[in-house]
Amino acid sequence: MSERIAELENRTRFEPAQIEAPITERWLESGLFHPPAQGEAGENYSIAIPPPNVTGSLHMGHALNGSIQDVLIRYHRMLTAGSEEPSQTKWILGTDHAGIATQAQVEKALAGEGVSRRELGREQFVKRVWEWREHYGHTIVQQLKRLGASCDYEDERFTLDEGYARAVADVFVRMYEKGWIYRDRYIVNWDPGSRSAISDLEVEERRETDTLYSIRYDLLDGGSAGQGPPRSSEIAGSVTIATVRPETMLGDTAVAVHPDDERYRDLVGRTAILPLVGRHLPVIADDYVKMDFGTGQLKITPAHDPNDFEIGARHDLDQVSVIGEDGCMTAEAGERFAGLSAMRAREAVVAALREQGRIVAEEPYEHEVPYSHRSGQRIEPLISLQWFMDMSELAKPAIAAVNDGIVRIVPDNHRRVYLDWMANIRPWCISRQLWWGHRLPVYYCETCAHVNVAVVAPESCSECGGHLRREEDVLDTWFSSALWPFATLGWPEQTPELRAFYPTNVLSTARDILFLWVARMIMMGIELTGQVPFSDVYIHSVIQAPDGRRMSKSLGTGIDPLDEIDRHGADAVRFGLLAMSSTQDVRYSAEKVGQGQALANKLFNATRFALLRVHASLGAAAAKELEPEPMPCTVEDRWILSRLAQIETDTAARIEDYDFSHAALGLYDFVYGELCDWYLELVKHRLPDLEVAQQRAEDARPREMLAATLLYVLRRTVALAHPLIPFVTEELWRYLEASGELLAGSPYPRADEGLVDLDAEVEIERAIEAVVAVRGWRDSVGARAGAVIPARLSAPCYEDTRELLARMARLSLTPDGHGAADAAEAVVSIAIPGGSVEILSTEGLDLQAAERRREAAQAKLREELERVQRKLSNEGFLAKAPAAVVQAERERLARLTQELEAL
RNA sequence: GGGCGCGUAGCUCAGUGGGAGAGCGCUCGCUUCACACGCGAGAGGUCGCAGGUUCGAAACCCGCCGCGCCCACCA
Repeated sequence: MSERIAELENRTRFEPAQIEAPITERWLESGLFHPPAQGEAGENYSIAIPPPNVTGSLHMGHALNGSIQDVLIRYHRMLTAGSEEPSQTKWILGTDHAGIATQAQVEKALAGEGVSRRELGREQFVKRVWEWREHYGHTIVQQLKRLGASCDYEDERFTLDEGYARAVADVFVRMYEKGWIYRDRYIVNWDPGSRSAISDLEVEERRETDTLYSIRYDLLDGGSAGQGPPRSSEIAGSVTIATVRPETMLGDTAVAVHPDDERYRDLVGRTAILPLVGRHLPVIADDYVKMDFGTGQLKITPAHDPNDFEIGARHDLDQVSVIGEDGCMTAEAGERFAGLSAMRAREAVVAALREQGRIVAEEPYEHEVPYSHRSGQRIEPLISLQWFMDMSELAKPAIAAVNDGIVRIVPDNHRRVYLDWMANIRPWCISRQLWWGHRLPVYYCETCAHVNVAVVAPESCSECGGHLRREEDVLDTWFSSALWPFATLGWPEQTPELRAFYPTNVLSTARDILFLWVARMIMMGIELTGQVPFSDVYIHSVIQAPDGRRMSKSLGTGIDPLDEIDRHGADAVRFGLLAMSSTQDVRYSAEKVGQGQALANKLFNATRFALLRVHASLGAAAAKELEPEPMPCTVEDRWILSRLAQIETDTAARIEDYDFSHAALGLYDFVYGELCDWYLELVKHRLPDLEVAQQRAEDARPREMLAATLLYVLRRTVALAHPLIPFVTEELWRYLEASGELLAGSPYPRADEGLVDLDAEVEIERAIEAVVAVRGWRDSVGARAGAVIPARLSAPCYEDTRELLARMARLSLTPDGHGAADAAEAVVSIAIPGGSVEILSTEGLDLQAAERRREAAQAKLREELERVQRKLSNEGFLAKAPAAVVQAERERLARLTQELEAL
C-alpha cells in the first residue's frame, strides 16, 4: 500500500483525460514495450500489427483490432513477468506505404495546386510523397498510443524502408528464378481511375440495372469467311446476340453457340457480319455458351471480357482492343467512335444500330458490374502486358498448414472459406502502373531485349552488355505486405530479432483481408522461411454503424474512436469494443462504451474506498506495513476469495480463447455484482475508524486480517483487468503498490485453487437471495428506506449469515428461542430460500400491499411446485433423466414445500 | 449459382439439452459515512413461423418467411 493515499480523498471520479497522457509517458519510458531480441520465438510472444496505411488515421476497425491485440500482448507480457524462465513480448509496429491510396491522396493535394503528377515527373512526385509521409505518417502511430496500445514504438517499420525494399526485391528475384513470376499479355481488371491494373481481389461487384440489347448480326451465305463488305445477295439469315455493353461489339471477333445446341448446329462454321464494322466473324462452338440463356447465341469479344478472352484463346481468335487505358475508344473502334468515352460510345453504337434496324429488343437487366475498390470507378477489362505470379505451388503447403492445424483459424468457420479460395487460386497480377511503391527489379536491355532481373541494379545487360532500362511498374502493395511478419524483423538476414520473434503467435484481423493479406503471408512465409508466419489467425468482428449500415466517411455513418476516447476515456472505448466483439458483425454500441466508463469509475472508487477505509481503520503506520494476502475470517471473506479465484480462471481462459466479450463482461459482472454490490457493502462495518475501534477496545487483528484480504482482492482484480482497461488499473496500481513498479510489467494473477470454497458460495448466494427478497418486500409495502424492522428468522441454514442478512435487509432479528420475544405474533411472512422471515411489527407498512404480495408469492411458489411435481411424477423423466437432475428436482420440491409452508 | 451467418425484453446483444438473462431505456423509492457517470426495488418476452427428435427444445434436425455478408465467368 502506497503512502500517497491522502491524494485520493478528493478524487471522487475517475478522470481519464488527466491520467492517460502521463501514464502513457511512464509506459514508454519504462522500456517495457521494447523487448530485447533475446531467446527464441518458441519461448517468446509476438504479434505483428496489420500495418495501417501510412497516411491513414485511426478508425473503428483499428481501434477494435488494437484493443484485441493489446489484450493479448499485455496478458502475455504480464503472464511471463513473474516467470523464472525469461520471455519477451513484442508487438511489431509499422505502417504500409499503401500504393494506390497514398498516391491518390498526394495527387489530390497536387491537383489543389494545379499540378498533375505527370507534369511533376516521377522523381519529383515520389519525393513529394515521401514529404507527405514525413508530415502525416506519424498520425496513426500517435493515435495508437492514445488507445493504450503497447506496441514496440522504438522499433517502427515501414514497407518502403531500405531493408524492407531489399527483402521485396530479393523475393521477386527468387520467384522469378523459380519461374513463378512471369510477364504476359493477359486480360486484366483495368482501373481507369488509378490508370492501373488491379488484382481480382480489389474488384467489388455492384448490382446495377442496365439495358440488355438484342442485336441482329447478318449471316453470310455459305461457309467461307471471305473479306470485304457483303453484297445483300450474299446475306442468308442472321443471329441475334444479347449484350449490356454494345460498345464492345466493335471488338467482336466471333459468335459462339453451344456445341450441343440442336437449333444452331448448322450455324457452326458459317460467318456472321459485324454490324457497323463489317468484320467477318466465324461462328464457333464452345460449351461456355448457355443454351437456356437469351437466344443461346453469344458475341465474343476477347479483348474486353475475361470469359471471351479464354474462349478466344481456345479458338485462336483475334483480339481487337477497342477501349484504351484511358477508358476511351481506340482508333481500332473506327473513326466514328474513336476518342469517345465507353459510355458515350455505347449511346452512339446503339443509335447507329437502331438506325439500321438491328436492335430487335431492349429490356432492363439487373446484373453485377465490377468496380474498383480503390478508385470507385468501373472496371474496364482489357488486354495488357503485366507481371503475374503463379500461385499454385505456393498454395499447396499453405493449404496443408491449415488442414493440419499448424495454422489455426479462429473462429473456424472461416477455415473452409480460406481452403476453398486456396484450392481455386489463380495467378496474381502483381504489377501496378503507379509511381509510389516498390519498383520491379527488372531491367530491359535496349540492345538485345534480354530481361535482366536482379536485386541490385546491374550496370549493363548480362547477355550483350547493352544499356538497360528499368521497368516502370511498381508492385502491388500486398506483395510487400505478404512479407510483413518476417521482413519487419530483418529477413532475409538471420537477425537476432528474427530468431527471437519469428514465427509470431497470432495474426488478428477482420475477414475482409483474409485472402488479400493473410493467405498470402502464409504462402510467402512457408516458402521463404520454411515456417508458418503465425500459429493462430483470429478473425474479429466488423463494427457497423448503430443503424446496421457500413461505417463509412462518405455515408456519414463513421464514428471516430478518438472522439469517443476524448468523451469517455480510452479504457471505456477499449472495454466497449471488446464487449461488442463477437464472431460475427456487430453494431456499434454506445451503451457498451458507457458500461466500460462506468466500470473504470467503479473500480476507481472501490479501490479508493478500500484504501481510505483501511488507512483510517488501521492508522497510517499499520496500513503502510500491511501485506495484502488472503486471510479470511468470515463466510463472506471465504466467498469473495472463492469468487475471485473463479473469475481469475475464467478471464485467463477467455483471453486465451479469444473470447473478449465474455472476458470484459465477466469482469464487469464480478466487479459490480459481487465485489462492489455485495462484498464491500458486507464488510464496511468491520473497518471502523481507528479511534472508534480503540474506544471500543477492539482487537486490531480482525481489522488487519480483513484489510489484508480486501487489498489482496482489489490488487488481484485490478491486475486481472489490466489487459482490457490498462489506464485506470495502472493509475490505481500507484496506490496499491508501494514499490512504484508498473502494473504493465507485473505478474498476471493466476487463480489460487486452494481458495475455492463452494460451501461459502452456497451460503452467501442464499443470503443474497434472502436480502433481495426482503428488500423487494420492503419496497412494495412502502417501508421507509432507513427503517429497521423487527422480525424473526424462520429458516435453517442461516447460522453464519444471520447477521449480514439483518444488516443488509435492515431488520432487527429477534434472537431464537428467547421467551417473550419469540412469542411475538408474526404479522407477515416473507418467503426466502429455505423458509421465511416473519415480520413482527406493522408500523408504517401498507398491510394491504403486504397481503397482496404474500398472495402473489404463494401463487408463484404453488405454480413452481406444481411444475416440479409434474416432472417428478413423469415416469419417463424418472427413468431416463440423469440421476443428478432427478435429485436436484427432488431437492427443489423439498425447498419449495418448506417455503410455501412458511407462508 | 455456391457458401457462411443472423432472427431472444422498447433498443443493442448474451445464452446452444433440465428453473428465460445483461447493458441501455422506462417506472417507483433513496442526498444509506466509495461512486448521483451512484444505490435499492420493479414492469417488460407465445425465444421469427410450422413440423420433427427427446422424459424434457430458445438451444438439436427438416421446411418456410425475413435480414446480412462472402465467393462465383450466365452475355
